[in-house]
Amino acid sequence: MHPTLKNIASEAKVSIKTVSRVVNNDPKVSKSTRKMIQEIIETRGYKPNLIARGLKKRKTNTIGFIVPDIGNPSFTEIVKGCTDVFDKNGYYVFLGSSENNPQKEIDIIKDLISMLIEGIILIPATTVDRDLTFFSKIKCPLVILDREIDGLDKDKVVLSNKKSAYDATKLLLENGCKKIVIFGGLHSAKTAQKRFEGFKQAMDENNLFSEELVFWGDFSIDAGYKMMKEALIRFGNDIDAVFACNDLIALGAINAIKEHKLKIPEDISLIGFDDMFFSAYLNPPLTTVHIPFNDEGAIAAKLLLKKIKKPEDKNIERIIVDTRIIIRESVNIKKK
Amino acid sequence: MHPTLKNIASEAKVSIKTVSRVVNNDPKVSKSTRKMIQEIIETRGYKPNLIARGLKKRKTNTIGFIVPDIGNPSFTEIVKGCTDVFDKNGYYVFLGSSENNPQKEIDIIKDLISMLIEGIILIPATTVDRDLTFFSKIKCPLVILDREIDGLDKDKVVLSNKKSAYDATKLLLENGCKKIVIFGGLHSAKTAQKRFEGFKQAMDENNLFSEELVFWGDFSIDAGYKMMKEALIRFGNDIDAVFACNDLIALGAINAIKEHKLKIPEDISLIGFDDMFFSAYLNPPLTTVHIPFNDEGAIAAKLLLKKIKKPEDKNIERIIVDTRIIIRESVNIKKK
DNA sequence: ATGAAAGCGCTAACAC
DNA sequence: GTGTTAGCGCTTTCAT
Repeated sequence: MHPTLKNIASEAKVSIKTVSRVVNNDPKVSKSTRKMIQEIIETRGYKPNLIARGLKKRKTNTIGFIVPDIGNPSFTEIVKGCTDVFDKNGYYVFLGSSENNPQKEIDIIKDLISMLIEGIILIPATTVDRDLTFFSKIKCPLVILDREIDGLDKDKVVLSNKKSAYDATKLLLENGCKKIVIFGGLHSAKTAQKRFEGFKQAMDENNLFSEELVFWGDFSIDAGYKMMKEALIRFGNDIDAVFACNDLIALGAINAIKEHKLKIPEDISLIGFDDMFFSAYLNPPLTTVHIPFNDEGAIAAKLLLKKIKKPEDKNIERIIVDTRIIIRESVNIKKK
Repeated sequence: MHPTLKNIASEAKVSIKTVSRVVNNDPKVSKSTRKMIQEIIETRGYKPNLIARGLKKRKTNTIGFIVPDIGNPSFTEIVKGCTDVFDKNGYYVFLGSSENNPQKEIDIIKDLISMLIEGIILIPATTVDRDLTFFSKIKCPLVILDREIDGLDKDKVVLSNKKSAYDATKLLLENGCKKIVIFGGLHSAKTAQKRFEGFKQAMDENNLFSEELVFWGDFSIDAGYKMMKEALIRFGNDIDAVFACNDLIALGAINAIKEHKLKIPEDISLIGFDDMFFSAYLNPPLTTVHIPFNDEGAIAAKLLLKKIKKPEDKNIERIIVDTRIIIRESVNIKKK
């Protein structure tokens, strides 16, 4: 099969170690032997066996990244921001998808650890009723990203979800909306809960909150469509606005609203969350909360890298990434 | 650190091999010792070291998947269809992004091979002027996906790009469009070339083709926007229709068209390619060529799996995945 | 049914 | 500068 150090060594009539030295750029090799060995390496197409090296060094230069759903464009952007950083630092990233299934997530983590990866970035599947002991037993560096897990004391990078949702709801309120429904996404996701809390707080301040305004599903176009249909059945044309907990949900809602021959924003205002790449191009262009996904991924990557390099640093960090509202055309702005 | 076979063996006062047997479900272990060992494994939390096993068995249960750009939603869907299949077969997939850079692609392939992965699925970065010797020297199973590489005799799964583009152009032609511009995407991508060929053939049949109708860029929203601006400068309002080589380009074009206060499809008809998840929700809903990305990925995965299991099978396969046109509202359909 | 020993390809420790 | 040896954690003969 592939040539090994041994093969090269015997061909060059030197010891294995000498070849190893030139492979690893150890200066303690004479110029002439180095050159000779390099030529043999070149012609034979020798490449070090990373598995063997990893076993010996206990260092694989690999990290694992687990997302709940690789089809979600926001996660892809995070992944991109993240892998860019690891690439530049000579790390490989092993990407896994938990399909929003906590058990699968645990299985992936176990496998990753068995593969001697050096660290993990995890966007958790669901964030309630999690097996905290499992997570606390994990010894390799672990950064929780985007969705928090209650009571888990690990490094994390999260969004200012509650505040952003509060601000978004305020925008609706300030422009005269009263009956505002919220499409909350996945109930078990901390992001969704935080966004709901922000919404509720703003509504409560105006004595406008009521449980029947709240809908749960998941973060998909389909769910958005269904929740909107449901809301329309429940309230008819009374709805002033909808707060969609991500832009995919908003997209589904748009579709349902159009089916009912209602106009956005004239009949119903709509605000989204995430500012996905297509959101500016919808009909109407979506007013939404912008999340710097790339930065989020890059920040998590840098944090993990730091922990990998200083495993003795037991200091837990919690980094908050800021968001901002992007005003486009799906919310009916009152002229003052 | 982690317990090893040796640790478990000494604790159980048996040989390493016996422990290895229970880990691997070898029946040749007495019930009592098996049970005893299993308990120790459980309490100590033993997990086999996959790196060591891989080194010994020369089998890592891992394959590599290289995409040109992980931010492209169509690639993500392909990845999803693909990983589903590998998951079910107990394989891990290592996802790499070449950033459309052929050299980076080669580097990733080399690394993957050094990691003893068992097969590779590759969506090539660019497909002209490629180093064929490099690819032909690759000994592990390799499936080329979505974009062909000229003159490379490897297993591949591709789309009926030319025919689909021909049909799409015909649709425009049959509905009275004469001046049709094409936004070709990445010139170096075989998919783009094939789509262009289909377009050209249909146009030629009507003596309507001219080089100035052709624009190249890449497969991004941004490129679509720029090409549309360019086309509008070149032809003003004379353009009857645009054929965008993917939906991202179409999205960018929509934006540019709106900026010019032109209406789709009344002033300009627009047809896309890919049928991305958001395309049905654009303004107007995009008429486009549907590609079953999930199937595409799954088919490639199954093909690779087959090759991994039967490495002696040197029979090269070329599987064509069919597409179909989805009529929505961005093309002005003539009433007959 | 169980075990001893060799070795996958590499690096680290310690000679020379 | 260069080489020898041991060993990472596992599986695989081949014994017993």
